[in-house]
Amino acid sequence: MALDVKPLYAQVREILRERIRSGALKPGSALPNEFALAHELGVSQGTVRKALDALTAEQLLVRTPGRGTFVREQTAADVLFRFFHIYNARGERILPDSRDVAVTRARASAAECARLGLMHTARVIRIQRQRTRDARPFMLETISIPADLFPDLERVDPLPNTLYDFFQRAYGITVARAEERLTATAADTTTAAALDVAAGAPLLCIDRTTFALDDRPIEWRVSHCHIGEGYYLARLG
Amino acid sequence: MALDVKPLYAQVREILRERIRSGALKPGSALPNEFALAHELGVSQGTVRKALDALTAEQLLVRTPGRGTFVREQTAADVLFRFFHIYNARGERILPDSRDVAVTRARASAAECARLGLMHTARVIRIQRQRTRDARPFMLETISIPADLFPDLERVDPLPNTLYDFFQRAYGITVARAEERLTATAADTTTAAALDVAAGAPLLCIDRTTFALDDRPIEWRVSHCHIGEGYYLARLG
DNA sequence: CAGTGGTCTAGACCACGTG
DNA sequence: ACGTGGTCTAGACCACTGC
Repeated sequence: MALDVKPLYAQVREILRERIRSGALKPGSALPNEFALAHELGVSQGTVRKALDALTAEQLLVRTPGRGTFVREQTAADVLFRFFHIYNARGERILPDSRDVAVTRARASAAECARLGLMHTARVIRIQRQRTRDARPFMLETISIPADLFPDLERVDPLPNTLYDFFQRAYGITVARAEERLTATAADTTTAAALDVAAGAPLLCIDRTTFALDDRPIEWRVSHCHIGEGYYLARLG
Repeated sequence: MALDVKPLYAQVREILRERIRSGALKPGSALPNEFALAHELGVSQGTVRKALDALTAEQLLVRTPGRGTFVREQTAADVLFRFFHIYNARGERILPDSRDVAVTRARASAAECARLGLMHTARVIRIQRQRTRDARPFMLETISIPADLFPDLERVDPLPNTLYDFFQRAYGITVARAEERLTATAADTTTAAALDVAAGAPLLCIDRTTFALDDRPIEWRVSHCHIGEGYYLARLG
């Protein structure tokens, strides 16, 4: 044990985060007001506020003056804004369509086990999809998801364009953050054919691992992208 | 006028930010303590604290219990941590060397004017450099900087490996943030020769615009990178 | 030891959305 | 009119730094 040296507001923050993670507080539902929470937890209202402000900054809560504090609901628009950073030549965000090419269930590969923290006996669901822009394919994605966490996912047809809001609605799993590793690769022949480019053409490869509220990896996604005059935007600082 | 509707703590934040930008508060120097600032500005200590906390979160200040509040000093290590996100295959951050190939002064091109917000008559300093890793070149950079903001920069020889800490020390200009646009491009023959890869090999292209504290663009940098088994890491969420 | 920032409390007033 | 979060104030105690 030994470690209760964290400040009060941080303890309050963790308690509330755990209530959201466990589903005791559901997306879209209202929290008790600051004074009620303060009384329940035996701290002052200012301490509760500091915790609520921190969780709001983490995108877990939404606060509206006069209305209350609510558990943030993942929406498709929100997911695109947070996790899809590709822009066209005019600096407009690209909002792609997706078409599932294949959804399969299989034993996890070594790479999948490493990325998703799985035992080598675990099973994954693999989704192959093609994203289009102006009805032309520009991006191929291979998505791997632990089958245990998302039972019967492979039977959902069609899968929604944005998965993360669906994860929250259907499985109560909220995406907290992701890491993307970007590289430039040469298109192999099958990828080139699917994207209608020459074999060997340079593609932007986005290798993403996605983490839930408890920081467990819940998705590994590799995208190959023929971005044309567009670009991937990263903000630093 | 009309707009003094911002909360007090935000006004305090802007006042302090402007003092840093203008050089009235120099990097490394200590601020007055919270009570002194509160008295000077006619607000309470809690309001000053909220402003100081916000500026600390923006990396502009450093606070140490028992010591005081200081204007953050840009260091080379800090610059690399914030603005250089390339990792090798083992997940270790790459810390490159740089060698200047050419430093020239010229009238700004149309692209430079657009990126740096310059008049078409303005002049820029262009730096071409080669970055190496284990003594082998893996990255070519072309950097454009408004000549007006950095007088006599072209006479500094050699330029330091990390420019931003030098900008702060030598010119009092602090880098606040940057935007990077990433694409995959095919190596042209000269780039391929310099990086020792085949012509047409896929390169990661990083097109960065850097902004000062007052949000003026102060640098445009295009890097072509043969990243090998490494990657560019972006954190989302 | 004195001074600093970090934390916590308690209470006030306001602007806003809802009914 | 009421309840909410947003802001602001005032003061307390603590841990840490530096002398």
